[in-house]
Amino acid sequence: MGYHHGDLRAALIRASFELLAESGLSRFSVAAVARRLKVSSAAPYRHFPDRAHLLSAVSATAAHDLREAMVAAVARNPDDGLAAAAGAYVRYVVGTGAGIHVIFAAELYEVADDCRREQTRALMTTMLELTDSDVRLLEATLAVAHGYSSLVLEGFFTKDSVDDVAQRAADAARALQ
Amino acid sequence: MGYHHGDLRAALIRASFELLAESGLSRFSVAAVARRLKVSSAAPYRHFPDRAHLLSAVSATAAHDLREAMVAAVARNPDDGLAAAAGAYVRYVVGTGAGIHVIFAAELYEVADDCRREQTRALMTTMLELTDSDVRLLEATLAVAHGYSSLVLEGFFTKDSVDDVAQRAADAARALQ
DNA sequence: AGCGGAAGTGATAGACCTCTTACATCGGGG
DNA sequence: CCCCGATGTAAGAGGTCTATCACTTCCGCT
Repeated sequence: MGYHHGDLRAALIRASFELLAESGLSRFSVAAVARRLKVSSAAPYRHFPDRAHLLSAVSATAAHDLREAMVAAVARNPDDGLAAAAGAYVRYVVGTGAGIHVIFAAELYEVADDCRREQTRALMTTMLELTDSDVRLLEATLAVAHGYSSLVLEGFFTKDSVDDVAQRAADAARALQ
Repeated sequence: MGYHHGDLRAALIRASFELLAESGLSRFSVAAVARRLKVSSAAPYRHFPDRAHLLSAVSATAAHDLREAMVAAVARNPDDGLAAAAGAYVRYVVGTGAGIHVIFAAELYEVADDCRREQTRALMTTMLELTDSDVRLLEATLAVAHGYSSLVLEGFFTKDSVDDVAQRAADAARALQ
């Protein structure tokens, strides 16, 4: 653990997730991520040209992991896939702080990042398959899942466990079909 | 329009809404609001002790106006009240940028502001009445309405009009009952 | 008329952020 | 074995933000 870190790039993405989970997108800063990793505030710029590209990499990772979480949830519950996916969304977003507001953040639209584009496209494709390409149903399910996640993140459900809320989100998603 | 503004306090709240609608909570700043009104950056502090209290006043106004918009929507559509209220939520939030993430923002929890407390309580009471005190149904409806609003604000529905999205949110809310 | 307080102003301290630049360190290939 | 490029650092320019302070302006009241 000397002068060189080993894999600072990956560590930056991981630490960014921690920061997002703790403080949300509004408090996110490159400097804070660097502090958390005990590297200088210039170090991140060796790996990402600017803040937006770091966030873009976070977005790509989140899109990838969220997709995996949804696919796994569907596999565990094949006859109730969409609801299971909604529940997985809530668990992922509440755990990481990275939902569609990070993955599809408007401030990232101008960032050229093929990796991110590919991951978000794969996520969309998977979600479309889950809804049999019914865009309206996809929207509604996303709205439910993201709405519940937001309520948790804003402190509405301090008494409820994440799993309880995820279950209720899944129930709501089922009701929409 | 001389040295004194007339009613800077109200103007600050109004300008804060404009800023929220344009740039969201993360870009909100007291200085930016002052710039927009062409007053010095110290002027807002004559009317609010700090940034949190200005946001708290915005929250109170938003809670009040959102409640009015919901009540009016219910009155126009008495036999489908909850869905109408969900549609009104989407229209209000997309128009003003001030939804539950502003009204119930976690960063305001420690601000002592009786006016805000009263308005948010009245809003909650109204929403509880709409759902016959079914807290689960209230949560689900809020999640749908806020989820659709978030999707709009993140740029998902650039091709759709707000009214269209509000209609779909109302449909989804109806499906939950 | 003129005075007192409410509501502006400019200047500024102090914190933090983004991103750059010049320099230091280290590990791996020739 | 040594050098070079990748990856780190310290320092700082330039920006924004919050909040304060002393000062000014103007309105309303006596």
